[in-house]
Amino acid sequence: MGILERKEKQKLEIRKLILDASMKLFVEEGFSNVTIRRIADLIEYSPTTVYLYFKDKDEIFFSLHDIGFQKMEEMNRDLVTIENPLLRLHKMGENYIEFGLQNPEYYNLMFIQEEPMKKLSELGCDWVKGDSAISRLKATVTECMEKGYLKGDPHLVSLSVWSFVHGLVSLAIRERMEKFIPQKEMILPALKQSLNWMISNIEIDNRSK
Amino acid sequence: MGILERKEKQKLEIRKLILDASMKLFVEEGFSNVTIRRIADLIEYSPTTVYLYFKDKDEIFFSLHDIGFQKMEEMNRDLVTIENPLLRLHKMGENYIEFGLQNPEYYNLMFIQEEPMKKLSELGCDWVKGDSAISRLKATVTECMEKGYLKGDPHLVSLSVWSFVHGLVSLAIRERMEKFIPQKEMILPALKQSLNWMISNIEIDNRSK
Amino acid sequence: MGILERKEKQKLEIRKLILDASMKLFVEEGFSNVTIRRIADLIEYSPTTVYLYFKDKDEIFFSLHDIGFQKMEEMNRDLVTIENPLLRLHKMGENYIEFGLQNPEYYNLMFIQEEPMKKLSELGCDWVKGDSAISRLKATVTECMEKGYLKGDPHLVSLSVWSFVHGLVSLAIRERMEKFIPQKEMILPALKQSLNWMISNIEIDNRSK
Amino acid sequence: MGILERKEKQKLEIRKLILDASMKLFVEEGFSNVTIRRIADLIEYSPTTVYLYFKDKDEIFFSLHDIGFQKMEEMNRDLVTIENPLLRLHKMGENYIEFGLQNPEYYNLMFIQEEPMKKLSELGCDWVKGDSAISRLKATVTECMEKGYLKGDPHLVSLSVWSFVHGLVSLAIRERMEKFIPQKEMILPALKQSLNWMISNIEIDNRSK
DNA sequence: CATGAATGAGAATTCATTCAT
DNA sequence: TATGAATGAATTCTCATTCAT
Repeated sequence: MGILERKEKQKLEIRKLILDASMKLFVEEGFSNVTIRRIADLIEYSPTTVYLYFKDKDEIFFSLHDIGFQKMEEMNRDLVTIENPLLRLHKMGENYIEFGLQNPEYYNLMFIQEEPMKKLSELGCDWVKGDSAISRLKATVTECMEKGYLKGDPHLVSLSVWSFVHGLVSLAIRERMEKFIPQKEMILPALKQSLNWMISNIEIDNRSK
Repeated sequence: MGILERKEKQKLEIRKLILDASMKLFVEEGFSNVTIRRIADLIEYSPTTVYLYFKDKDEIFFSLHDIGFQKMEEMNRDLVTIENPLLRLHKMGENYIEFGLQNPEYYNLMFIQEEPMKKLSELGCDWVKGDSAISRLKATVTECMEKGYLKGDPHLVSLSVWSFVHGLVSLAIRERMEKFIPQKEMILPALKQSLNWMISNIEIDNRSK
Repeated sequence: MGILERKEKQKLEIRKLILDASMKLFVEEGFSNVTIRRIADLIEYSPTTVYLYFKDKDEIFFSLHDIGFQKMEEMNRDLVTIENPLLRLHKMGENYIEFGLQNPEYYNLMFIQEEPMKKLSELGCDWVKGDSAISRLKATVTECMEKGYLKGDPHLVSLSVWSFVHGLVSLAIRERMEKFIPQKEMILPALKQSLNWMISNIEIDNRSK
Repeated sequence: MGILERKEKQKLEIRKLILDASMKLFVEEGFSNVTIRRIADLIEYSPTTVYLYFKDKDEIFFSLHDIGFQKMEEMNRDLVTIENPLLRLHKMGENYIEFGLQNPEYYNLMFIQEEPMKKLSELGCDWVKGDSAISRLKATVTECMEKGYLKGDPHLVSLSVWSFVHGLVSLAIRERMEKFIPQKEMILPALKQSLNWMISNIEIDNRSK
C-alpha cells in the first residue's frame, strides 16, 4: 500500500511537472508555441514520456483549464466571510476581473478557447468546473434578492452580471480596450470602476423606496 | 477603359472568391484549419495564385476582419432612422448580439482573436474599424445623456455597455452559456432579454418622462 | 532603316536596363537573391518582359560575365603604353587584382562560378572572352622572354602567373585570407606585395648574368 | 555499456549515411540541387529523420566542410617523414593539388564557397580547420627559411605559395583551364609541372648558380 | 517507467516560366 | 512590344504521435 501510494504520488508529481511546464510555455510564448517537444525539453524528459501521463495535447490543456478554476476558487475562498451578499457579489466580481487580468492564459482556457468545450461535448461530459462557479454566482445573487439588495429573476441577473464582467475582462486581455483605456496600468482600476457603476445601477436604492 | 474596368472587376471577383472560400473553411473547420492550400483547392486555383491576390495568410484574415465590420455597419445602417437615442442604443445592442450570434467567425476575428490586434500593433497602425464602431457607440450614449435618458460619464457608460453585450455574445458563441440557456434556439431571445434588463436598469427613472 | 535602327537601339537600352538591374541586385543582395521578379520590379517592367530580351536567367548571367570582361579590358586599355613588357606584365597583374577586389561579383561570374562554363559547353561554344584575355597574357609573357626578362616555356609561365593572381584574388574575395590579412583595407596592398615578390622571383636577374 | 556504445555507433552510422548521400548528390547534381528531401530519398528515410541528425541544411554542409579538411589531413599524414622541408613543402603542394582535383566538391566547400565562412562569422567563430592548415604551411615555410632553402618573409611567402596552388586548383576545377590544358588527363601533370616551376624559382639554389 | 528512432502529414512560401491577349 | 494571370514544382522545416525496446 505504501508503495502504491508513493508511486501514485510520484505519478502526480510528474503530471504537475508537465502541467507547470506547459503553463510556463503557454504564458511566455503563447498558445501555439506550446509543443509536446518543448514541454518535454523543459522538464528534461522525452516527448514520449509526456504521453505516458497525458493522452494527448488536448488533455494537457484541459487539465490546465481545471487548474485555472482551482486557482480562481482559491482566490474566492475568503468570500464566505463577507456577510452582506451584495458586497460579496461585488468582491466576487472584482476577484473575477483581477484573476482574468492577472492570468489571461488560464482565463483563455476557462472562458474563451473553444477547444475545452468541444472536448467536453465529445466526451458527453458536463462543464463541471464552470457550472459550479456559475452556481456559486447564482447563489449569491439569489441571496441578494432574498435580502432585498437586488430584484428580478436570479437566473437572468446572474447571466447578465457574469456576461458583464466577462465582457470587461475578455475585451481587455484581447487588446480591444486600447481606445477606452490606453494605459495598461489603468485597466484594472477602470474595469473595477465599470463594475462599480454596474452594481450601483442594479442595486435597489433603499433611500428612494 | 472598359477593358481596364472589367479586368479590375475580375480581379476583385477572385479576391472575393478567396475571401469567401477562406470564410467557408473558417466556419466549417475552424481558424487553425484554414490553410492556403485548402483555400486554393476550394477555389480550384493553385496555391501560388492565392499569393497573387494576398501578400500572405495574415492579409486574408485581416481582410475578413474588415469585412466583418462592413457587415455589421450595413446591419446598423437604418439605425439613423431611430430618433430616440435610447431606443437607438437598444437596437444597436440587439443588432450587435444578432450579428455576433449569426456570424461567430467574423465576430471572432473582430473582437476575440489576438492575431489581428497583434498585426496592427506590429505595423504601428490603429484599429480603425474598431475605433469607429466605438465612436458611434459613444456618440449615441452621449446623445442619450444630453436628452436625459442616461446619466454618468459617457466614456464609462459606453465601455460598460459594450463590455456587457460583448460578454453576452462571446460567452454564447464559445459555448459557455449552456447551463444558463440549454436550448440553442433560446440563446438569441435570452440575450436580448438580458440586454433589455440591463438598459432598463441604467435608464433614468420614468418619473421624468 | 532609321526606324529599324532606332528600334534596335531601344532594344539594346532595355537589355542594358535589365543587366544593370541584375548587377545591382547581384552586388547588393547576392547571387541567390537575384530573381526575375525582382529584376522586373527594379526596372518597372513585368517579369514577362524580361523574357523578351533574355531567353532565361542563365542568359542574363552570361551577359554579365561578358560585361565583366569588357570592364577588365577597359581597365587594361592603357597597358599598351608601357613599353617594357615585364613592367606591363606587372601592371597587368595589379590591374587584375584590383579588378577582382573591386568587382567581386563580376570576378565571380568570370572566373569562379561554374554555370557560365557549363552553359558554354552545352552550346558547344568556346570561352571567347576568357581565351582572348589569356592570349593577351601569353603575348606579354612571350615578349618578356624574347626581351630576356623571363625564361622558360611561355605556356607554362602564363598559366602559372595567372593561377597565382587568381589564387590571390579568389582566396581574398571568398574570405579565406582573414588569418593572413585581418584588416580589410590591407588586402589590396598585401596582394600587390605578393605579386611583387612573385615577379621578382621569376625575373632574370641581369646583374648576375 | 555495450548497448550504449552500439547505439552511439549506429547514430554515427546514420550521420555518415546522410553525409555520404549529401556528398553524392553534391558531386552528381551540384550544390544547389542538394535538398533535404533528396538526401532523405537517397538514404530511404523520411526528411524528418534527417532533422534528427542535423539541425538544418547548413549543418550538413558544414560537416562536409570539416570532413574535407580531415581527408586532406589524412593525405598529408606521412609528410612528417620527409626530412627536407623544401621537399616536404613541394609534396604538400602536390597533395593539395591532387586533393583538389580528386575532391572538387570538398575543395569547393573548403576554399571556394562563401556560405561556410558566412556561417562562421555569423556565429562569431574562427575558421579553425582552415587556420590550422595554414599554420602547418607556415611552419614548413619557416623551416625552409631556417635551413636556407627559402628566403624572405615567411608570412608573405606562405600566403603566396598557397594562393598559387589554390589558383591552379580552382581554375582547373571550375573549367577555366581548357585553353591551357585541353585534355582532362593532362591537368594533374600540368599543375604539378607548374608547381615545380614555381618552387624552382623561389628556392635558393646555392651550388648550381 | 522511459525513451530513441522514426514518420506521415502538412505548413507557408518562392521561383522560373508560359500562355493568351 | 508588353503584360496580367496563372501554375507546377520545389523548398525548408515543424508537429503530434507511435512503436519497439
